[in-house]
Amino acid sequence: MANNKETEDGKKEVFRTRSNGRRKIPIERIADQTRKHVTFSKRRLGLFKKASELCALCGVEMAVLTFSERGKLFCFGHPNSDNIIRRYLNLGSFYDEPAGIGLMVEEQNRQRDEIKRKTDEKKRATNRNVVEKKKVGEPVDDEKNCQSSGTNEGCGNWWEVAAVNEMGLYELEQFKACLMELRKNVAEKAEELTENSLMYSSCQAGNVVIDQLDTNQNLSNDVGCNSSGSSTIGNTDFWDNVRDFENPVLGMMSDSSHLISGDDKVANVDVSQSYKFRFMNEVHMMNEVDLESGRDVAHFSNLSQRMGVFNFTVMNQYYQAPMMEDPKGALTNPGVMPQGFKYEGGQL
Amino acid sequence: MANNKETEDGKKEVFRTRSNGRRKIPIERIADQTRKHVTFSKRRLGLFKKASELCALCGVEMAVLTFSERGKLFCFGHPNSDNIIRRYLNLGSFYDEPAGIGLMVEEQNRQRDEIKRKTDEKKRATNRNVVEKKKVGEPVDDEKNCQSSGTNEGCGNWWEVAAVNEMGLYELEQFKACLMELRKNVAEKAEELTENSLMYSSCQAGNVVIDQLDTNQNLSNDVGCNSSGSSTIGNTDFWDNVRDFENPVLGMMSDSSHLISGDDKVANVDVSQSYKFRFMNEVHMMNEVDLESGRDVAHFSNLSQRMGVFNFTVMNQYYQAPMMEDPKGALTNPGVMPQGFKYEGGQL
DNA sequence: AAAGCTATTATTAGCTT
DNA sequence: TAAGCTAATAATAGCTT
Repeated sequence: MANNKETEDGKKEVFRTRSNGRRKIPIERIADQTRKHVTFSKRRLGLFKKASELCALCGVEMAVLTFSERGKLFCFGHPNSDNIIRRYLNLGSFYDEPAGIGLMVEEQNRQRDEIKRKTDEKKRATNRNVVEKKKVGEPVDDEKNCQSSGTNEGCGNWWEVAAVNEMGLYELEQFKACLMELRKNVAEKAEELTENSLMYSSCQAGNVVIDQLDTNQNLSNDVGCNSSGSSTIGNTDFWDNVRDFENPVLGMMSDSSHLISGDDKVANVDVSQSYKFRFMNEVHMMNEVDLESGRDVAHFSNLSQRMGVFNFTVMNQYYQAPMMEDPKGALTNPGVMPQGFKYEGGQL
Repeated sequence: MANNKETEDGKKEVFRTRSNGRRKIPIERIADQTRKHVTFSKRRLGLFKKASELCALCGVEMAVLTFSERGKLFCFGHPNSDNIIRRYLNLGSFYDEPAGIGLMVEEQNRQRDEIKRKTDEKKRATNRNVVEKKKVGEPVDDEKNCQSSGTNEGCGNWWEVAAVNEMGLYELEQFKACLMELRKNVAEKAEELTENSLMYSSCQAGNVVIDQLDTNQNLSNDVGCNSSGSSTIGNTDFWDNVRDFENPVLGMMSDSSHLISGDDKVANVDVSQSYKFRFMNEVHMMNEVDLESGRDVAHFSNLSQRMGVFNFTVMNQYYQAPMMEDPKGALTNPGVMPQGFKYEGGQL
């Protein structure tokens, strides 16, 4: 730079040090690895910038998912990629929906309202029945665990101590109703908080790179992954879709504090051969062998900022654990391990 | 255009008819509806073009999913958006995977190979047992229904006439094994056919618009949606993930010919209140009331070019129907209706 | 609405550091 | 390996049709 300015008197031999400028290239696979990698970096950032501009200018929502040749994922999303994919899948009714099956948005909303009304009705009908005390964990009680947190009416942080895997079907029904209430309140809060927000963040957890762009900020590659906290619900309400699960809620492999904190966390979980795991997160997982115990261990990281349903099948049994958002929009879950899992702590 | 050239002699009053050229605009929500819509159209196309160039130049795979303010979906995908989303979800092990839980690609491939080996072993062990004849549909027979179709070894078009909903668990085990074989052959074919292909197509089915861009062709908005036929399997093999289903395969709501043909189709299906429908397609569905019968009817269109798992829950029963690709890469399915559904024909 | 035009702004290829 | 530079190409805002 200083070099260029000092040589502006016009020496012949420095002529070639000036840039040749952009050149036209054919749109075909770049053979040279280095050149290809540089191009991918530059153009990917350009693409994400254009995507975020389109979101900002036209008020649309979008996700850009890119897998590099080596299988690394880079993605942009507004409000976040999970949300977009959820909407995308909902067009095909990926989630269990009540009667509406891939309806158009307006119709979906109409049906959702009705479902909500029915659910509230049902909940009111059973509202007087207190969930019975069980031996593990503190008892779930309508009053005892209630803490005033924003718009919550009857549900505080009871879910943090709920002994979900000890509940019978009837208790689970109650628990589910409370989760629904929580969800509703959280959804409203989240919608408020993330209105018109475009975030940029970039983080890498193992093989997963998440880029989110905020046009109100300068582009930066090292903004923390969890800085945005944009767990919006959007038009299609995820929690409406998990409302109808029939399988008992038996727990999750991580305690809630990890997910609330908003930082990347790793939980170590024993996994058996018949293990199943499903969700809609960019959660990164790796299978490893614990050298001390010789057992298979799965590492889960980057659990923040996402919501989803975690399903486990262990020894042909089926476990399902809903995640939920706390009033701050962070994620959490009942925090109880399913039987058959050994929770080895949440270091990191 | 001609106008411009003829006025180049420099009349003062035509000066203003020349374009003012591009102007800088602030990156913020465009208030004017018309201007916003035009910008969305132009920039969306520009974005898709950039996305396809990045795919072509760097050999990456990507999907761009955009929801307009009115909830209309526009998407670009290479090789197609389903594939990308599948990979994305697989990073979180959305599908049931054997022991591998969201492993990195190489590890996934290693595990898949082993699973394949085990499956083949198991299939060989039970290969001598012929699926028993049932009363509905033609019997499934190892030899009788075999037709020479490319690399298929033991399986022809038997799946078109298989009375899946009449099978017991044992027969389903056999059927599943045959599907796996078919899948394997199809995967190889599909991989061959779609190597290095970038397609462009745009179609709209109700609320869903699918754009796919082929840089080897001129851009066109009216290329048929099904012209590309790019139902690639890619790195993450979908069929490995549905291999382990425990629920009986009971059928699908559409007959196979619809899906093989490659044209947009509509199937009318009775839906009950406890109906569930899941898949990973851009299938468009609309819920309507049949004026003649007064019953709820779901319209499914744009079923082509995709694969997925269709799940139904009717009256608390659970139905699962795998879709599969025929040797031409088109989609099909066992073509048998689950009990409780009334198939009202496949007009369109 | 949709397509074409063009002066302008925005992106970027190949280079240097 | 990544960041900065710059001439050149590419995209596009506001216009007309």
